[in-house]
Amino acid sequence: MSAPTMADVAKRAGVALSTVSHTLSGKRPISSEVKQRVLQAIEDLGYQPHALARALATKQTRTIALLYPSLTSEMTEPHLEFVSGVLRATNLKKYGLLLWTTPEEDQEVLYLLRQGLVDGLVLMEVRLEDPRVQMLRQQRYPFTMIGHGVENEDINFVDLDFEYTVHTCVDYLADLGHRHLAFISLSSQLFDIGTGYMVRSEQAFRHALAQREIEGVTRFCETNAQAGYEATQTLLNLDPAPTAMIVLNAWVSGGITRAIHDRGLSIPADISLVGILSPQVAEMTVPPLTTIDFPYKAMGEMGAELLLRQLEGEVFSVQELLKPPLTVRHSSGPCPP
Amino acid sequence: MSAPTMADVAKRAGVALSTVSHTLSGKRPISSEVKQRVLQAIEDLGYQPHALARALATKQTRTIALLYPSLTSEMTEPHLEFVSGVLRATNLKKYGLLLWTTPEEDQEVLYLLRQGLVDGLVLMEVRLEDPRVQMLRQQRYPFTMIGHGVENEDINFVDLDFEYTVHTCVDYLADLGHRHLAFISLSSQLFDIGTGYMVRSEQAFRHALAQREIEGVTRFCETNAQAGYEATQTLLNLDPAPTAMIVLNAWVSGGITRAIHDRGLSIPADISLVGILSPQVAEMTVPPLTTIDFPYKAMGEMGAELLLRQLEGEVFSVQELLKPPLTVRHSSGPCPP
DNA sequence: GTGAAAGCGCTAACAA
DNA sequence: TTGTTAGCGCTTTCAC
Repeated sequence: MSAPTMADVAKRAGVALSTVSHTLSGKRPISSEVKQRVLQAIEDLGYQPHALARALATKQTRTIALLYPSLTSEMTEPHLEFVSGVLRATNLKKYGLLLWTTPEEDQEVLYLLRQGLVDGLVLMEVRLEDPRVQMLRQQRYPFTMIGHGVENEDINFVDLDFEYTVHTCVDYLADLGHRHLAFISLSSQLFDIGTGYMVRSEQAFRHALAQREIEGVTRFCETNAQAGYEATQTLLNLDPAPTAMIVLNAWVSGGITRAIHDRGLSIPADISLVGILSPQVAEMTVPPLTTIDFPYKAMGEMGAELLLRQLEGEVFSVQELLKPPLTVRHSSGPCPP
Repeated sequence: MSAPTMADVAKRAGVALSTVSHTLSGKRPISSEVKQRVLQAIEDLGYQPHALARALATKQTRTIALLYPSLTSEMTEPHLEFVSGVLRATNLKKYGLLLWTTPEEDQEVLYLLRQGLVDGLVLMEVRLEDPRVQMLRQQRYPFTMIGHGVENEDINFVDLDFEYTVHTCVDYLADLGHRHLAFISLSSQLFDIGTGYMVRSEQAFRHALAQREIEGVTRFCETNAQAGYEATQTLLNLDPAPTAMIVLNAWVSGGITRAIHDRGLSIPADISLVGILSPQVAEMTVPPLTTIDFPYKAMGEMGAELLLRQLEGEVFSVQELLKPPLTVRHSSGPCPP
């Protein structure tokens, strides 16, 4: 026997179907006598409203989707902490979270929405010119972004301020006397498709170097320790070799420190390291890394929260660029003579 | 104007609603002439089937839920790999994935199901006597587990064989001459509620020690580097202090190695470390850790795949206890004299 | 305050 | 081979 429906409740309470619906929603006054009977019947039957049917009737699912292309990709390991943050926000407001990975074709985004499964979505890995954004905007579909593109009018988003972040790192190292830097970024694939933060951080690096009139080289790098190890080796072979590295790639920090050690060099005496990554990762290496703390979780939470507020009809504009402070741990120091 | 419905398509193609439905599902023969017209109309209108409505009619959502209690708690990154694996399986079969965190009360599990939002679920952090399992089983609701309880009849699951895993670690270290071991586990809270792998690994540790007639001590530990640092300090203060540690807690490996270094000791000369964690984590520390590779992703994938096969009506029984090999890296060596 | 009935967009008998 | 129609379980207008 299947689960009881509203009709069952109505029959048992001896009232009309609509009365049951209204006692539940409170959208119209119900005499307390009837209300009692209905609630009793609900209790007796162990009735649970069927969210799906409700969604069909109201066109609201109370579920949002997180669009996170690299979540299943082989190439790039995702920053899963984002998901954790998003969940925090959805839980708080009793929303469901549907995880969605990369549409083969960007059109598929639309497809997802049309299905009626979700009320809105949070976009990750936003590209500078993101076709998904075009579609969504054109369809006036509710969405927010973790990240941002070139043109973001009327879109609420949260992102790390990579301009600020990278400049801060470069300035910090330059002030310590370093004149040859390296920037270890993520997979070049992400860069090639124009992912916002990849392009911005690279540009910011070039910019900052020019401003301080120092040298620097960028290395794109797959998200595994081995790749980091190799990248570091080739960097150390350069002449002049960098005396400091800025690393955005959380998965390779182990490979980098290892390559440095294997070379007989030490951190920070010979080489300084500054990360743009989470404190957890920073604390995993020896020595713990000086970083700009990448607030993955907080960003996930904010991105989702913005969406939920939109869905609740609130009208507002938030385009937040976070500027977390530099936390000096033990991987950075003055340039060796 | 809202999205076109099947009725719109039918009208435009000059056929009945059901004809459209059937051309789409292929559940009854359609003359190719009519099929053409229908497909044309669909194309013209840019029609997309409404998954929600379909789900209500068929009682199948093609979505599963992952029940992962601690997903929003502090402990995160390494274990989130499970999610990534689950997604791989669901993507493959074109299922959706709904993420669900801890029900306040275990009854809530049922609530979720009754809503009709998902076809089945994958349970994580299974306790030895798990009330969720009771309910689900009693309701004959489709589910699989990543983990397992005391009694698992007729339930398909995948789990790491902690018995084997811990024994392997202990034997390996004992063979290297170590006589005083430490086992660094996860939060005692998980242990206290009877989470299967927590209890099993602890028991296995005691067991293995007894078998080899050596000493050992267990430390439960929160999932942050600082906690690992402190736990290690107190361990090193013991007399006799352990000469080798087995670590299940992926978040603290950095703290452990740091505490050891700060003490002026070195790995593996003075202290050996063996992890039960993913290669990624193993490669993050200096030196890279000898581990039994915890196949988070593969387990996620298998757990979900089992469920999907069940949902597709396949009848089978799989209760897989994985025994990944020990990978010797550079954190383990003979006991110092 | 309460009830009856018309949808939400689709599937699946049942007819023809 | 195709059309008609009755649901799926709920919300919501409209009448009483």
